[in-house]
Amino acid sequence: MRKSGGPELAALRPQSRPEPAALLGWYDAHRRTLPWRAASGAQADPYRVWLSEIMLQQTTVTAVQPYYARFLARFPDVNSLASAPAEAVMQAWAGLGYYSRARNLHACARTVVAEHGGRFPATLEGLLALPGVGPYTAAAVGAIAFDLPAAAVDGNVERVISRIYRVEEPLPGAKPRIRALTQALVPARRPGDFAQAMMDLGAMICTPRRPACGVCPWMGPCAARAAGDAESFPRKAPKKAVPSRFGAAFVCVRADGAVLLRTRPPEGLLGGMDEPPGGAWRESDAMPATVELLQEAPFDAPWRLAPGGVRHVFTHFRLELAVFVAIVAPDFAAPAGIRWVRRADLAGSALPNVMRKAVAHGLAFAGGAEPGAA
DNA sequence: CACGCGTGGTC
DNA sequence: TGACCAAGCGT
Repeated sequence: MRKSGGPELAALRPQSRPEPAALLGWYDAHRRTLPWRAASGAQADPYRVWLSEIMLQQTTVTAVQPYYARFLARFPDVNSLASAPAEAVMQAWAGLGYYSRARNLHACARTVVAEHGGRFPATLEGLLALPGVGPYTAAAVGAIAFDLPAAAVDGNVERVISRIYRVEEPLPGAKPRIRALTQALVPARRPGDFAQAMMDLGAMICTPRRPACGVCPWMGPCAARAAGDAESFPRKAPKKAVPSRFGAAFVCVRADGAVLLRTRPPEGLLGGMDEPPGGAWRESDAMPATVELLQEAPFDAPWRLAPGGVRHVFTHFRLELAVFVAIVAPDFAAPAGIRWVRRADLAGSALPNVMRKAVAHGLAFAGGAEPGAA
């Protein structure tokens, strides 16, 4: 150890300059092999880089992998994505979450085709102007696909940099400072590898808990490592408690197994995604009485409460859904704005996971309760 | 600029 | 099991 961790160890004062070469050397030896990454030294495809970066926003590599493979097989280039119907894009995204990303992805592909001749702009300003592309994604695509010396600052980089410099200011206020500190490290050569190396370092070594400082290529310059408090960075503003909301889902099943679904409005929570009809969600401490929930039924049918219900956690609230089931005759007409979806077509619908759970819960009850009833 | 916006894994 | 986390963006 070279220094004590006393208060004289000020923030923004690393042990020494973190050398990009040391990080790149580590990256060449230990980089992860990921399906959207070009082989070492090979040129990356902007479409694939962009697609992966959008999918990876606030989403783990593990969750993205199968979606990326399916999505790329179905939409192999920006032209095929741009010409696809919105429903096909939403269906391919269903289950991945943050559905505005899918809407913006589609809009972005159409913009690239309509306004840029099918090629992604090769400047930060051009990229930043695209729907769904913010400062991070513009820098990542710019650096990885176009060799621009841009600082791609994501959660990994915020963690790495805040530890090296022991940035005391909590996020998100510290973002501008961290961005500047990162930009000062971006090398003129291999800026794309530098961006990916920073992310690999954050994912493999400089992890949120129990960072592997002993094998870190930047352990020398890291001020938090010297102070022994790396795990306490980055500082973060306290979060608000998440409230609970309660509501009802109405799963109407036809004798042949078809289910009534509707599509949510394009904006807002689960925008543009499918769902069984449901009532308003109320913020409360407990589930409202059954008779009260039943008043929100979208149409008249022999509704029965399926025991158990569905729990789901969103970013900013917890949801508990009571599930009502009705089994109706083969000639039951779909009300306006609602459509019959055959059982075999459910998998191909744009049901977000919470609604997939609600439908499954209702079908399980219907199947066990009154098979074939009309 | 604070908030809205999904989901699954981890401890 | 609740709290936190994971390659942010739009408003």
